[in-house]
Amino acid sequence: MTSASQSVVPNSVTGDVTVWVQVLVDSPGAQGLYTYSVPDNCVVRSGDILTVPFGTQLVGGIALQLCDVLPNDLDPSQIKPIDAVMRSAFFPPVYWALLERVATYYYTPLMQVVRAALPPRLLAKSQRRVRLLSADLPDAAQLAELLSPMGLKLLQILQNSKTGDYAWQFLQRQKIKGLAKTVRELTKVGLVETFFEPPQGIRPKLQQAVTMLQSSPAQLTDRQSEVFELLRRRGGEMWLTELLHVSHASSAVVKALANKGCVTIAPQEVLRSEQYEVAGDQAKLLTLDQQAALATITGLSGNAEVLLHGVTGSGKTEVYLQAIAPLLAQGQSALVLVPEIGLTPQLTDRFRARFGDRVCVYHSALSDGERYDTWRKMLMGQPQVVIGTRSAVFAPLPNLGLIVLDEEHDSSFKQDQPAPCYHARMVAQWRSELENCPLILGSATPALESWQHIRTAPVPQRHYLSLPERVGGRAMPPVKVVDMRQELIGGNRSMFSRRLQSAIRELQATGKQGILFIHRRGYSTHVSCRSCGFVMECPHCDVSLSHHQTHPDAMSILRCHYCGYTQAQPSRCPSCDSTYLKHFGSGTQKVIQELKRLFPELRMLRFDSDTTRTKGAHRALLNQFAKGEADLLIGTQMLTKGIDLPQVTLVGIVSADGVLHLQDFRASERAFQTLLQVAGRAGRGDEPGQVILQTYTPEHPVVEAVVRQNYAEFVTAELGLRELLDYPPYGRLILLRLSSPEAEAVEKGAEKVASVLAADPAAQYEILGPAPAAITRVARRYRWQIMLKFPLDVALQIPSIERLRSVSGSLVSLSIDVDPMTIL
DNA sequence: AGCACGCCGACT
DNA sequence: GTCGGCGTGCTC
Repeated sequence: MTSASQSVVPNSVTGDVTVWVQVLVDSPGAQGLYTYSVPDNCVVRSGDILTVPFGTQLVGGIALQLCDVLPNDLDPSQIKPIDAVMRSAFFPPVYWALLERVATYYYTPLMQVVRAALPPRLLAKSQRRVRLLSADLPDAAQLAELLSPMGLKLLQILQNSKTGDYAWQFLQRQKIKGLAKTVRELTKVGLVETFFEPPQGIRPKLQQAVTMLQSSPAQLTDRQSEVFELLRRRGGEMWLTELLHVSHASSAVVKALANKGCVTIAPQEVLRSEQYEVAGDQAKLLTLDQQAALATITGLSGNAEVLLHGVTGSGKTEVYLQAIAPLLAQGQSALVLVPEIGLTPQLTDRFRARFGDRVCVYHSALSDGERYDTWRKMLMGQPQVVIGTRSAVFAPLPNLGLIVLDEEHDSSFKQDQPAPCYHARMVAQWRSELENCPLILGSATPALESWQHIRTAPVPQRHYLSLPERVGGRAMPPVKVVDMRQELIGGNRSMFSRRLQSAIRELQATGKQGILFIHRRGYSTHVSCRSCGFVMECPHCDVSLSHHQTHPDAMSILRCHYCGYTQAQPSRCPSCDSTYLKHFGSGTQKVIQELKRLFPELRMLRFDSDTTRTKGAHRALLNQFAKGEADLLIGTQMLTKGIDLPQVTLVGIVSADGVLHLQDFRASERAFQTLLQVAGRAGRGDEPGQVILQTYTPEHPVVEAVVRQNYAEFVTAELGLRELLDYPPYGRLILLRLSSPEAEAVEKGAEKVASVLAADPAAQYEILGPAPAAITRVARRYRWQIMLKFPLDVALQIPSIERLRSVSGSLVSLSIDVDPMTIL
């Protein structure tokens, strides 16, 4: 790849040198690079975002390479000039190496990786439109003779348009047979023309700014000189709205100043960014462990990888903050990746309190304009800290000095949905190599992969740093297991053990706060008929519907958690017409209803994806709870993600069994991580905490490991099991997912793909399957999968995707997931 | 994505 | 015989 700084002298200057540019074209079927010429009047540099003609349309593209000789298999007459340069230098130089690595490793076309990396809507394509040329047409009889019936119809449609033009796509919907031919016919006789409307992409936001021109103004009125003086004191440049607001002057005064040549009023770009307010903050005193960790981190030079393994409440964030502070002072930037930004308002607040407006957030919940502006701000080159979710791993930070991946074990760093389904940890590792900077992986419960990666290959540039104790000498909360079988024998049929009930009662009495963890959201897991056993199922997926009820007198809703299908709960069983439809399992809503019955005085807040759907809802709920407006916070997995609430003394796990019994080779690891993270929410303040874990299987190894809170012990046992089966981190996996609306088509397609895989002479993998996915049908599509298991020491090489797609059948879609996190 | 080219069924 | 169906392949 050429360097992005390579520039080109316009043709008009050198005369004889024709410049060609190789463009990565954004069109579904585009293969490889396409060569275009650069018109005399424009300058193209590699990294520019362009619009280029491609077939009959204008599409987005990225200038990759410039060359002065044409590739010899191309005839100059085939070459078209580029249409326009949309943005200049949108990619830092090391960037291409990163994107290409992602594309290769995850078997994804480079353009798709570019799309995932860039802020959205930058590569919009131009819309083709047809416009009526002359207002005064020949009379009807003449036209009828001149044109075909279709031509007349098209003409009539265009005459009905207010603007005299229509989008090509609109005309296609008007049932004109052979639209292209008809348009050509009308174009020939000079009645219409086609044109391209430039893409309505993201544009910089402009605002009127007032700039001072001369310091000794001409004759001014009192009001005018007052405003002028204010502007001078404020540095000679202000937003017009701000100036008017501060000076209480009318716009006429400013206009008069402009007329007298004292100031100019002109639109200027404003960078859109989230509004926030936080108090200042200073570095905290570090524990000895923190000091040691910080010393190692600040002593690193060049590429290095650090696993910062700190128990919950051990102060990892403070280490990050103090590691980043000196970098900023030296003019370097830092990138902090977190699982879900909405879930960690506290982390963002702390960074902002420490570093002020040098902190930017970047995640998919920002508006397109905000993302675009944040990106532009990074390209402008000021050292800064970016906090973002997985897509921020591509943020074009200037002079990157450190990458932090917080809660690195979290599964939301990898998604299996749109390609490339990259793992942010993997990309962060590559990026730290390319930028030659350190990477810190932080977690209380590191992923087995990370643990193994750092611990077993003790090369100088990899460090394991441990923070085994909480700050302030606080103890880890004891975990008490309650055997729910014994509760049942003892005559307690409630979902809360006597121990948990008395702990909640005590909370109320002492005015302390607690957290209750429930594995499922909604009201109950499924609804079934007591008399015939019929289970309410989703009509589009092979799953049972969940029962939801927002408040006691609201209507009962059944919802599919896979495709979003909802229906009202029927009053009678659709199968046997009996009225005994019963709810099984307990979600957050049912737990709350039950608690209200047992503790009428208890103040509760629900914290799950139903109550936190709106923007800022996380922060609002957490603030309410922090202010003591509730005794108990009841929620799902969300509670595990970096919430720091010092006043919480009790954590109740209503049932650990829901997380324990998932059939996936990573199930134990995830269950252990989740339970330990939840437990870690207790006792973070001055008051000691306790955890009550309810389960029907207290002898389960994961439960025992959580009780001992011994990560190393759990990991050692778990690694042993993985090694037996060559599962990660002792082997590597590629999962091929196939789906189709036709049940037979997927099965056949999967078998054909598997036979091609088996016949590959270069195969270094073991093939598992094909097998139907655990939930075979989702959103009316049948799903099958094939797993490939590779030994550690070989490259993840498989036959070409095009080949596999071609044998899988036309109705079948095939996607590839390298290093899958979920294989269900 | 669009559009052209190309090879098989129901119509003037 | 042809109009038109949409299967395959290409766009610098």
